[in-house]
Amino acid sequence: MASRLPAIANQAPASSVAITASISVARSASTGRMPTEQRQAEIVAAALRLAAEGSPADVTTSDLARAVGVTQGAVFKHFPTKDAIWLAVLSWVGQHLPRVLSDAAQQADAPLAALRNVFHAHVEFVVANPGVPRVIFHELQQATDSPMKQQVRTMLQTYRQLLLTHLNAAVQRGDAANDLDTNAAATQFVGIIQGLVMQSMLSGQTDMMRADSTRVFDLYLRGLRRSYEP
Amino acid sequence: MASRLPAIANQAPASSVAITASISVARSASTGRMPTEQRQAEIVAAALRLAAEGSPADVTTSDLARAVGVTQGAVFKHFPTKDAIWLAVLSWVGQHLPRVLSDAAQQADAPLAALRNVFHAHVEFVVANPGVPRVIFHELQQATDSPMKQQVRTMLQTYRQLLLTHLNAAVQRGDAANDLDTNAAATQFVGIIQGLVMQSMLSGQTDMMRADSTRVFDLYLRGLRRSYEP
DNA sequence: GAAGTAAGTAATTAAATACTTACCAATTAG
DNA sequence: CTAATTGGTAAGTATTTAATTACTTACTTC
Repeated sequence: MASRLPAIANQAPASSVAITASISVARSASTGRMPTEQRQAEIVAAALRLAAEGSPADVTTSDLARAVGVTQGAVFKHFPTKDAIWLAVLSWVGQHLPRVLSDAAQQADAPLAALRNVFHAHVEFVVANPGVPRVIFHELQQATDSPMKQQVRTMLQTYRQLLLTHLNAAVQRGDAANDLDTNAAATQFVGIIQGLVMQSMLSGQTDMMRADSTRVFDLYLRGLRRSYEP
Repeated sequence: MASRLPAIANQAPASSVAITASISVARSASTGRMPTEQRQAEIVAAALRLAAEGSPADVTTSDLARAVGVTQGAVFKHFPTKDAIWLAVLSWVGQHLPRVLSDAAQQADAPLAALRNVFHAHVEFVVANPGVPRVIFHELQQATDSPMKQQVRTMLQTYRQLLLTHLNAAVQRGDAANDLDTNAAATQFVGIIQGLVMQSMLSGQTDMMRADSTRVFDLYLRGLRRSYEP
């Protein structure tokens, strides 16, 4: 747990400097009263935490209220509807995950190394925030094209773009086969993560995911490599 | 739609011979009255159909009743609880999908060809029954280890076994690298399907899945092949 | 320190929804 | 033919749950 990844549980945002500077907020923390922004963050964190334990569909506003220590009605002082809470959760993911991934990519000196970093960063992110894939799965199942579904779509788009950049660079440098179908490779990359997540959800042990990830990614790399041309 | 796959919609099971042989059943079809077995099958089919359109969590017993043309209360003449319906749905999948897959495998003359057949058979099955992955995703999210979750786990186990058999055979024959991590290859296989399903759920077009599947599987095969040894 | 605003409570409401019960008609069995 | 069984209806009931309302308390500002 020496991870530097943004698990929302121990979230201490940049704005916390300004917040803790104010004595009033510190006092309000003792009385249970909090400024909306802080309470919203708490509720979002609680939503992710509860989603990790069970189905997001079963998380009620009462559950959230209990988790943050207020009454059910108070939740609606900070969010207009329940949907708005899930939207905020996805927004949190949309802000943090891409950052983690691109940071991981930039710490590499070669395209394939960047992909490996992205892969492992993503796995670590999911292990640290097991609620995230559950929420995403849940939204994906909705029939209507809700704002949340759009958010997920946009995130995936961005993700694919990041992958394609490095995949194309790998081809350019000759680290990957020059006839590589980079779009298929991106799809496969996402799918592999997906599959790891699903299997960890089945077993209930997120650690298994971390263990398998290396072996599976090695296999993935083999598919990218230049094929033998006599 | 010339597919011979068991889409539940146009289900005509082997037992239908016995059923249609009975005049009484034919008459009951006109009055809306049906023997339990037949009605159960209808309800299961309706559940899968409705799950394909929206989230399985949002499918109510009233929805099911309306879909098969009876009142809500009548549903409970055929299933003791709502959970029993989903269990029956998973049971249907558990009976048909493995059969489709192993049939596909047996029609091949080489291990890698068998894997390709399995892959495409699975994709076709999902395209024909889009509700299936949704139901499985839904059950996966449940915290408790329900009978349904166990059913899913067993199915995946069987699936992996089928894959491993052919993967090992491929290694044995020299069609795949002899240092291939077959367990990782099985995980990856499942993950790729997973990823295709997810992306088709995002876009709402199941056809996209069929189109991408070939390209993605080709890439998968490259990862299995014997690596270049000078 | 008076006035205004933000964050909280407790109680209530309205809508869904899984499941039940009382009764009825059709099919089947003896 | 009659009696039992089965599949159906119509009308409940109990529970859950998102959202609201009336009111209170804490904090900020002028």
